[in-house]
Order: sequence, then C-alpha cells, then structure tokens
Amino acid sequence: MPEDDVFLALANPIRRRLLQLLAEGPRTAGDLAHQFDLSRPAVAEHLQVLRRAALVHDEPRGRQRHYHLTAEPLAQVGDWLHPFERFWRERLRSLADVTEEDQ
Amino acid sequence: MPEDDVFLALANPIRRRLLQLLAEGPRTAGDLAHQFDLSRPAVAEHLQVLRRAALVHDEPRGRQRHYHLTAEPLAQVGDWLHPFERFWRERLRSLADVTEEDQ
DNA sequence: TGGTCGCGTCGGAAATCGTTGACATGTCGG
DNA sequence: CCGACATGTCAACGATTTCCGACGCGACCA
Repeated sequence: MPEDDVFLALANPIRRRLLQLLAEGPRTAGDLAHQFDLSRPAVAEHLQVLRRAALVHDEPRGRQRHYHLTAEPLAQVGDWLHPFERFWRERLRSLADVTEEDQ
Repeated sequence: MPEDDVFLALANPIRRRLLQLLAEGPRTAGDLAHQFDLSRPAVAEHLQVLRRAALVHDEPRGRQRHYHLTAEPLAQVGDWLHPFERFWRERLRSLADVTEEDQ
C-alpha cells in the first residue's frame, strides 16, 4: 500500500516543513539540514522516508545533490480527504453566512 | 500543535478506516472493533488517538457508547494540502473540469 | 441483589521510529 | 595524485507505538 507511505511521511512535522521548503524550489541536502537545528543524518533519514513515499526525487549535480518536490503522491491524500470535505464545508458555509465574528 | 495530532492520527491505516466507517454514521465501540480482526483494546487505543485529535466524539447511550465523526480538524489537512494542489493539478489539466486560477 | 454485558484502562512484550556517532562513496581543487 | 568537501549509510541506544490479556467500572435484567 503506497498510500500508507504518503500518510506516514506526512505524520512528521519536520517532513512537512521539508516539503514546504521544496515547494519553493530545489535545494541541496546540506541546505535543508541547515534549516533545522538537527543532525545531518537525521535529515537524511527524513529525506529517505520522503523518497520512499515518492514525494521527492534527487538529482546529483556535481558533488552535491539537489532535491526536488514530486507532489503527485499528495493527490492520494486529496482523494482520501475528498469524501470528508462536505462535513466541514457545511460548517464553513454557515459560519461565512453569519459574519466574521470572533469566537 | 494540534495540527500534529491530526496528521499523526491519519498515519495509521486502521484509524483511517475507522474514520471512513464513521463517515457513514455513528457506530458503537464493539461494532467498530468487530470490523477488524483485532483485539478490542487495540481498537479502543486507536479511538483514543482519534479522540485526542478531536476527530471523533463519543456519546454514552445506555451501557454502550456511540462514536460520531467530527470532521472539522480534517480541514487543517486540507489547508495544509491546498498550496500543493497546483503541482498535481497541472498534470491532470486534461481531466480538469474546474476553472483554473493562477497567482 | 446477583449476574451478565459493553467498555475503558492498566501492565508488559514486541515492533517500529528517530537520533547520534562513526564509517564508506564520490567529487572537486591543487 | 591527494586532501577537503558534500553526502549516503550502518550499528546501537532510547523513545514511542502497537498489540494483547487481565482487571475494574457502570448499565441492564431477572
């Protein structure tokens, strides 16, 4: 079940931030590791999880490696989430109909 | 970070199936446990994780307990996922039936 | 009041996951 | 060639998760 890999990859907040960073453009492994105050192997392991879920792919350029986002597997999350949308869409519509009051 | 709780709850395939079952309507704890060939305490633990993420709420009715879906926290997943949608929407543009808005 | 039934929770065992440190591979510059 | 750099990977420890059997609590019924 490749679906499990995607949800498992998204379970970690660091991996979600990695995807958000890669959404802005490709980055090297060292640059990614420098963003978080975390050891380099730790980030490498996180990248391995993302690679196993096919959410990133790496391009060796010279002696450093550029990581790119591959967002297609995220569509599986969207597909899984879609049947649930109507549950909170109803809530948001009723809230929008009232006004923008604080709660 | 309540957001972490939601993604963590969705990381387990059994919990995702629990949410799908509850999307069809409320069910008792025993009925839910009977769906999976799994011990009842194991399912109870999964329900506790879902309760911690505020994805379900329980209604004691007599000596059994009915579980209801509370899908609002799933909107957090939708919000997180939204910025990535354009990445795979471009791939599926041939099948797209909705208008496309760019930035 | 006594006896089930439905559930939750507590202990412990097994599996999984994340982190660190040390080591191996491959690349660039002199 | 030979160091210095960027990176991946492995071994091991600790933390977390997952599962099960056993127990306790409240609700129903005779």
